[in-house]
Amino acid sequence: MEVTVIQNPLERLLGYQLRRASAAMLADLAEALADIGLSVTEMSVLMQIEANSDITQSEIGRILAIKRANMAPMTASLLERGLVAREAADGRSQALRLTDEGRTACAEAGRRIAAHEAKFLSDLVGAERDALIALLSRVWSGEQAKR
Amino acid sequence: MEVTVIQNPLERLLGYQLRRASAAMLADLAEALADIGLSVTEMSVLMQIEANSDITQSEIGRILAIKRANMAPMTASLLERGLVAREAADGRSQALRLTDEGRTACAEAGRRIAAHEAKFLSDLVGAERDALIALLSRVWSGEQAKR
DNA sequence: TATTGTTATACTCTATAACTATA
DNA sequence: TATAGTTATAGAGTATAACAATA
Repeated sequence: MEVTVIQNPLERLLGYQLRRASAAMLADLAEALADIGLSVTEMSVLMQIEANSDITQSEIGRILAIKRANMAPMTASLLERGLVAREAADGRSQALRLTDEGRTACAEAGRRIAAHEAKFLSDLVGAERDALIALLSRVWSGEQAKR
Repeated sequence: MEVTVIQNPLERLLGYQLRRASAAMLADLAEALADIGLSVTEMSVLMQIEANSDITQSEIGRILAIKRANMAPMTASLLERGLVAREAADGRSQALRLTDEGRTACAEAGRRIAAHEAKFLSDLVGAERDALIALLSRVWSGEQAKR
């Protein structure tokens, strides 16, 4: 009897493993945030504002690698939904802050993120987890150096 | 003097590190393959055919998590460009094989991938590299179990 | 002049739905 | 009926270019 075993030549590549692992976590997180009406990117933006009050949308874009042009409609949507407020700062800059509603959404998102992360890290001990994250950080250290 | 240190609260999350590391490698690989006219996805498909002659496009889609509907135009393009040939197999299935030109492109892509991977893995010793890839594989083991 | 924010637009990926052909 | 392949299409996400407002 003849058996053809299908093998995937990409499996030993770091880039491939990163892509698949990243996509799997992204899909799970998107699902976890869906019913509070936040996309993963929107949640990321809210968390930047929470941690850095009065940050500008351009700065958030630089941190998260989102182009200025793409930050505009996202910021507009968060303002319109009452999650974020802004006021004039320097030049054309607008300082962003969370509203009470934004803080509430952020807190709920934080709990869901913690559960989501725990699900994927459950069989790693703390040291392995830290080592993995440190290794990943080195993978894109070139990007980080640009800032 | 007042200094505001901007900090990124996402930095300690596995999901975030995966996304950034994956995006960095993907962009680098896309650039490395650009002048041989292959996208990263096209290269991935060619390598599946090289490693598994007479595979069908549906099977490739299952391995790489590409929907059948999205495999169709990609296969058509690879056929049209003379990189892949096909012949009727079972039912509506079409067995795919690399042409000589496809094999040549695949070999060149393989060399570029090796250089690209080495660039990102250069400061990891072999054991670290293997451990990292094994850890990543566990991150999306849920997806793999579905196959 | 350099930076911020905005608009328009295009391209790639990805997703669903509907259809045909074959076992 | 289940599977393979195709087509059309819609939605993200991301890219560039051009413009106005401000230091």
